[in-house]
Amino acid sequence: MQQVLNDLRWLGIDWDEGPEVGGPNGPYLQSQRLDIYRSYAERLVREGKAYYCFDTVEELTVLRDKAEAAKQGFAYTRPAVLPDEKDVARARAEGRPVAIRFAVNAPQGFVVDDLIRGKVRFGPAEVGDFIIIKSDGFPTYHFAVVIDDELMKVTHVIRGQEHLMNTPCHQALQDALGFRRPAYAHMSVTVSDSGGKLSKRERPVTLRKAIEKNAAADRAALAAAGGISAENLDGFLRGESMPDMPAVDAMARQLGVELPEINIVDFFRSGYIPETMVNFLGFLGFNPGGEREILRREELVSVFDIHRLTKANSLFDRKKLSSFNTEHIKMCTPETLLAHFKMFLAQTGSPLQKADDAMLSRMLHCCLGARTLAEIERKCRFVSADDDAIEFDPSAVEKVLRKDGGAATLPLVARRLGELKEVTAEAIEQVLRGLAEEKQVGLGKVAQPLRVAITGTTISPPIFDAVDMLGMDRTLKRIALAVRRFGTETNG
RNA sequence: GCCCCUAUCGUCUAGAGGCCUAGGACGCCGGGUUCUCAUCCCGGUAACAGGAGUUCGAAUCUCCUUGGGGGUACCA
Repeated sequence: MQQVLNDLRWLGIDWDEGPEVGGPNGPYLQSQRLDIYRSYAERLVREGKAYYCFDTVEELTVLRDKAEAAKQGFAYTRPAVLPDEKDVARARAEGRPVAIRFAVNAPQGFVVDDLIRGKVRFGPAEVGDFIIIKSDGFPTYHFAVVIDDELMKVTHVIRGQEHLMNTPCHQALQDALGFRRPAYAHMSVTVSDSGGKLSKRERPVTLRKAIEKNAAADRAALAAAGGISAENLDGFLRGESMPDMPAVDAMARQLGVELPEINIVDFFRSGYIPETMVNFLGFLGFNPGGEREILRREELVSVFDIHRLTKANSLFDRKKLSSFNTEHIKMCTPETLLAHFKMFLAQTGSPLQKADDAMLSRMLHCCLGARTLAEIERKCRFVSADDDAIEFDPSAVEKVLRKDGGAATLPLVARRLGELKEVTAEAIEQVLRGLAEEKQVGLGKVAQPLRVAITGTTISPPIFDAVDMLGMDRTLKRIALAVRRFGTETNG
């Protein structure tokens, strides 16, 4: 619940009334509305439109199985004589569950007039008497929404297709209570590229597969990372239990596997910006008809039309999502992007948090075209690393510094850079290009060894900016360290 | 089993009987730009699920089949 609220806020979606902001139609939490539901339920019972029932879950299961065996749909059979107060008292004394069931009265069936799908018809036998108050005293979803929609003056109910079949129940209830009927729109479901529907279960399942594949993984360390016991981990691996979200995340990190993003926060942590998510999610199951797809929130709002929601399920395409992110990162104002980046760095605990705004802005500016903020962070992390603790990518060192003899050119590069009076990206560019020309080689022959020396990898922002961001002192220090470490072996 | 929804390139989709030789975007493939990774610029690949109707004419309407999804709860 709290997470949903946080997610909405991150997306920049706010609400006029509801949890946290209050409003004229509260309270907004179902747990605070129990008395309301109960009084309406009692009214229905008094009017003979609902009745108490005492079946156990087991008894109901038997009935359902019987119906299926007979190749029939199941509908609860209403007793010929509705139970009275004495029956309730007796059931309570016997320790039987006491629930309240709504007596559906619709001999001619139901028509749901859906904004997306048109009129959908259901036969009278399709909707049996259903529970409105559970034996624990809480309302079922069906009952609570109907009451809430009426009391909160809801005009449009837009929800997942999985609720289409529930709508006759809701309408029957509205009729019995004398409520008005909101307009309904049942949206298509978003399915995952890994198969079924996009579900929270995908993350733990992916993790389990990763653990199974990686036989060498240290199970004890894994359990410790997730803060769960070895038995719990075993249970999880056997498919008997699911650890909670933080545990799953922690174990994935320990194992070094990437889990598919499902929840909105997952996308935040992966470096997507809210503008992207609003645009992309808005286009899943909706299309304004034009040829433009990259839209700002205000544009999306103005172009939205409930009648243009699509009917068929849509698949969540992460490739397209990341391309949308590239576009939105490019469209952001520098200030907005900086704010997003800082939130991202804080969330992921990046060492780049130490950098000041000017430096971070520069990083963002240099990395326009990146797919995600995570990519930018990775590319620029070298700035915050300790000069003598750079992690060298072995294959980069092997190829650039050793095999191509790059280490041998570093001392000269260092000398020329050291001679610079005024250090700017432009000046650095001049030095390096001049050097390449002098040596009759491509710029790459000079830039790549330098890049590996100061970042440890072959991936970084443009080399001139990279050197400038790092500062000349640290650049020279790193070159010296790299020469000492990788240079002599090449020469001797 | 029963019930409901749904069906255009690999994916998201445009398309409401002739503007369709089916458009766009992402992806993919090829080429160019480039100091790396990206970006960027050119070009290309690729779809109306199948079968019957209706109509002068069908991606568009009807029916059937098949595929996909959902529901079938004292979960939401």
